[in-house]
Amino acid sequence: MTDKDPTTAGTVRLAIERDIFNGDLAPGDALEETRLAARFGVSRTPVREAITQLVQAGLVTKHAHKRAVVSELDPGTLLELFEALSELEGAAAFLSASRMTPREKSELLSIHAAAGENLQQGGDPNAYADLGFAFHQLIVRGCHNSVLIDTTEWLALRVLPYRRFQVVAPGRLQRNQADHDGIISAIVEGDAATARDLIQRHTLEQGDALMRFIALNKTSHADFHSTASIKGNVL
Amino acid sequence: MTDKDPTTAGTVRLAIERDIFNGDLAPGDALEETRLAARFGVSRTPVREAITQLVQAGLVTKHAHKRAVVSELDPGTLLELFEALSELEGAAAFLSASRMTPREKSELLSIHAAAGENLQQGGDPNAYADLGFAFHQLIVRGCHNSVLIDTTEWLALRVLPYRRFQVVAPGRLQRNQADHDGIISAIVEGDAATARDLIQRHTLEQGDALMRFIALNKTSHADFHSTASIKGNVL
DNA sequence: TTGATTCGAATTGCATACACTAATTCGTGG
DNA sequence: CCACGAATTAGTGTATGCAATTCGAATCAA
Repeated sequence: MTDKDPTTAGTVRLAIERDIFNGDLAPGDALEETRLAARFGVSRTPVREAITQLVQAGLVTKHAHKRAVVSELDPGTLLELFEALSELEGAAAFLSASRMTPREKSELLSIHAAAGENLQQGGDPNAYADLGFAFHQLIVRGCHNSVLIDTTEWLALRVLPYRRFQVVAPGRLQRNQADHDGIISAIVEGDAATARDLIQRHTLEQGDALMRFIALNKTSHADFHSTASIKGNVL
Repeated sequence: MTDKDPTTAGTVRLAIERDIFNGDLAPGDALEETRLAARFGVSRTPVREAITQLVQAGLVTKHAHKRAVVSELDPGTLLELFEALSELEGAAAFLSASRMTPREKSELLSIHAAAGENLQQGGDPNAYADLGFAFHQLIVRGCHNSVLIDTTEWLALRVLPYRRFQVVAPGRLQRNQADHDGIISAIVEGDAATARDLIQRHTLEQGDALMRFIALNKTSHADFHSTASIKGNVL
């Protein structure tokens, strides 16, 4: 059910998810069942189901008899989220160091190389961010434990709406690439303990940076929205 | 919404959860919306919402246009689940070693002592199991990271329907208690690395034992159900 | 007996209608 | 002018009805 669903509720769910990730629905925005139903040309029933799914996915929050809103993460929760995520990614990297197939390792290397080229030639920061995202995802999936993979990606999903708020600090991309460099070496060499340690630190740092940025730019809700135009981001 | 809900759907959800944990609904059993609606004296709508929530919680599996069934975990998935759970509990224990308050530590000690007494006096195995469950839960919650806590308990929830299938192998309880002994020492002394290592190993062993037991007793669906009378369990 | 097939009944998915709750507005009195 | 409260209005929660799909039993063929 969480997968592809030719059912209306599943389609609506994906559409709302898209809106959230695109920024059409920012954290804090309300989800009115009637409006969404009208917008998608369906009844309220599938919309309600979609919302229920999104609530369990952690992307939206809802209290009884009150309308659902896109989950808003305060800096504290965001920090907790990254702390947990760093542990999970660390665990995955630890396992991946010994479980990734040669094919998976080479794929990882090629993505990392592409990211390095993009960086050196001053390419599109968004493209670099996507490559970074793929990098993390490949490492996680390399552990070959679907429960661990699902759990990790489930947490990663919750930070996704905030990627658009990440700012490109000077030298940040270079440091990011250097981190990835160390991580990939450890994995390829099969040094599980080092891989865990490096990626854990790396993810924690990302969280720290994002948290600090959000905390600074969240004086008011209006300001929060206005920063939505900042598209540079790092992963 | 995941919390207390005076809404009908929330009540139904809790009722179904209870049935699953009690064993009235065994893994593989189907959840018919009409029957459940009649049983609880409500319409199908809140039942459907409750099922959707349970699906996202991982306790129930559902495909489009097919009826929902209580999630059935094959040995492979069960192993993956425990592998992931061991990492999460390990991470929590690592943090708890430095974050638990004196009050929390003393509570942990008293529960462990009660379990030891129960064991020495040959008390109720179910009571011992409950104490063991509380032991793990206290350690997890001691990390003071609600995201990590929720994620860990979310995974632990999925194994709960299988607790009733655990068998009391000779000396198993004693070994369990000894494990807990080492874990609690490490935490109280603030030795985070040891705490992580011990609880991780401990949880992995539990998973191994349970997996092996289930794999053995799952020749047919009928056999699977017949073992439901075995109530002795260990946590 | 075993296997595939077809047709009917049972069940799910969605739409609509109603009930109930919570917020907003407007009026009234201080 | 402000505080307070009742009525109106939106919006969620639940029930019911209908269409589409699946499941199972009976049938037939090998």
